[in-house]
Amino acid sequence: MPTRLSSLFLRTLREDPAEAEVASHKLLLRAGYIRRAAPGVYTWLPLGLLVKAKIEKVVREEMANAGAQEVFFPALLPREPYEATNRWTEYGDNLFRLQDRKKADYLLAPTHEEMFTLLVKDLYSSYKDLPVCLYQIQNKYRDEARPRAGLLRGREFVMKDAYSFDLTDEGLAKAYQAQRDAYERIFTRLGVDYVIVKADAGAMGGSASEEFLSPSEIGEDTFVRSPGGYAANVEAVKTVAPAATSTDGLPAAVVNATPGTATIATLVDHANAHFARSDRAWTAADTLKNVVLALVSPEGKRELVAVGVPGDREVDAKRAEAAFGPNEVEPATEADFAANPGLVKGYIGPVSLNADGSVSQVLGLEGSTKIRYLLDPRVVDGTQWISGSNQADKHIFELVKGRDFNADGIADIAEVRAGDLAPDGSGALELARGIEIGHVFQLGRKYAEALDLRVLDENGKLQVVTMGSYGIGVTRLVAVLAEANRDDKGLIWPEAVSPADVYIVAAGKDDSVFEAAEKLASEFEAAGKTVMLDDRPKVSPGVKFGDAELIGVPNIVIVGKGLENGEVDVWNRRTGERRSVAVNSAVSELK
RNA sequence: CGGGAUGUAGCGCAAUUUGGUAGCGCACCUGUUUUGGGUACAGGGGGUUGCAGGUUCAAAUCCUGUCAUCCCGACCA
Repeated sequence: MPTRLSSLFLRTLREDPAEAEVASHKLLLRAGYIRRAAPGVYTWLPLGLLVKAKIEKVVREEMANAGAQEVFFPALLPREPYEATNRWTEYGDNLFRLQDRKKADYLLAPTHEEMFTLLVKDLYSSYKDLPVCLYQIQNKYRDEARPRAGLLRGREFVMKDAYSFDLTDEGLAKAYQAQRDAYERIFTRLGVDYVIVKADAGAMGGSASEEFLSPSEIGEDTFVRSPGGYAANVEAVKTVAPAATSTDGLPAAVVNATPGTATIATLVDHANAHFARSDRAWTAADTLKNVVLALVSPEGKRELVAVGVPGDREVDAKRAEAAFGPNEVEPATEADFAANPGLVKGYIGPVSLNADGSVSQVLGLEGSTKIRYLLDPRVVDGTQWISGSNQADKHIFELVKGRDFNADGIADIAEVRAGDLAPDGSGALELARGIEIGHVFQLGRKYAEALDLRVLDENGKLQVVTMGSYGIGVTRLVAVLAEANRDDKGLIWPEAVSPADVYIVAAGKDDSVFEAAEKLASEFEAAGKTVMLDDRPKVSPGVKFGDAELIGVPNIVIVGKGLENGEVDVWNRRTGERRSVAVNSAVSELK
């Protein structure tokens, strides 16, 4: 049976809803695919459900191809498993928590690593049972601080999450590759543009991790790519360090008066005005900016750390979070400075210079402040810097790394800029925005260890299982597809996800038009096509055409005026091309 | 959590400045009309103006508080 517009639960809107900002969100609301139920929580209307089901179908087929088996967990889960992995705490405010009548704690699952791990532990206990890969397509709940753009970032959303279980690292690598391949097939079949980027494993722990990003202006993730094919999330970009050079023969460090230069900009201006170089002007890149950060552990422990970066770069908050995870990173507060009188705001440096030319370590575990000191990878031995002197209104010039100062380690947290070189030598990076539509990573043994998932190997010894986890944002894909496939008139779905294969418009008032449209619908269905039929009586053609364009089925057939010549119009929504064909050849035209 | 904006009919908005019967368009219902690009006309239903206090003869409008939503940022497997 065709989906009849005359009875379909649908009301299209002529005006943009005020609540929507981005194009895909507006169109999904206007065309009657979804309705907002609460911030970041959406009701699926018949049309939306059809599109979602199409995506799920492709996902299921490719999961089966990859050897994964479908299961289904509750979204409502008890606290205990999440306590075992410490995520009851680590997830913080993003976790939806609730209590039952006995005051026992429950949560709405934000992701299901624990449950999958426990399920395998529950049923399997031998290496002979492995490998196994399980998945589900299920609602997830995250109390996002700020849901965005309709389905793009919701608090309830549908995710396909798969988990692989292997005895060996090689097995994990294979399972990972199988899922990764499946993802490529899924996104290709769905007609989604994507790039695979190296990602930071983040709070999930584990090692190898890649994200599938769909390039988009409205994306929330920034990634980089090079002409030579390197692509990575900004959090994961490794800075290319220059080669260290000899410190021999470099001029000695000297303290210069630099009053009122607490910012890099004022410092550079002052240096050029009073300590001009003969060869070129000083730039911000000649300065070493020392930023004090506070790391707050999940348990609430606070540690100060100083990071030295070239003065022309800011510390990138996301890169810092990634580098220092699971700690939270925040700027040092006035209270932190008050507690460390050795730190002179605006004039912080790794060392202070004594009258006899010797240096005293200030930053660093060995320094007077005992504050851990880390350096940007670009600050290699032999590089010269203008740095704070730890005295107000004075900076040290010609301070040489490896001769005058050192650090406790490296912190690769400075911002990544367009033009920076790719770590694999594949050229200069460009920055782009993307929407995360999939994420694969090798979790390793973290969850298996925490939940004691072990199996007997062939020697009768217990071995901890190693895991991978693989997610696809199903409902987010609806938004991504809508965003990428539209024009000023409405949506234009790729055939693989369109709510129907063919959309027939009965444009006319004669019964003959409706009868012919009905007949054509049956013929299309007999040929295996799904059909939407606009059979609304007393609705003008203009309205029907407008709704057809808004709803976005790519293939439209208009039954109307041409009927007296035995013709209907076949209308390609994407190209706009419209041509008349004989009624009885319409079905073969759209094969 | 910080910044900004907004809450009036199902949706989009006006009326708030200067207190005085809450209005327009879309959608919806009835009738006539029109039928290849959102037809035209006539009639109609639908509102305790986010909520709670206060001022006043009188509050959508002024005052206080509160809640909610959206946008930017922070955050975000």
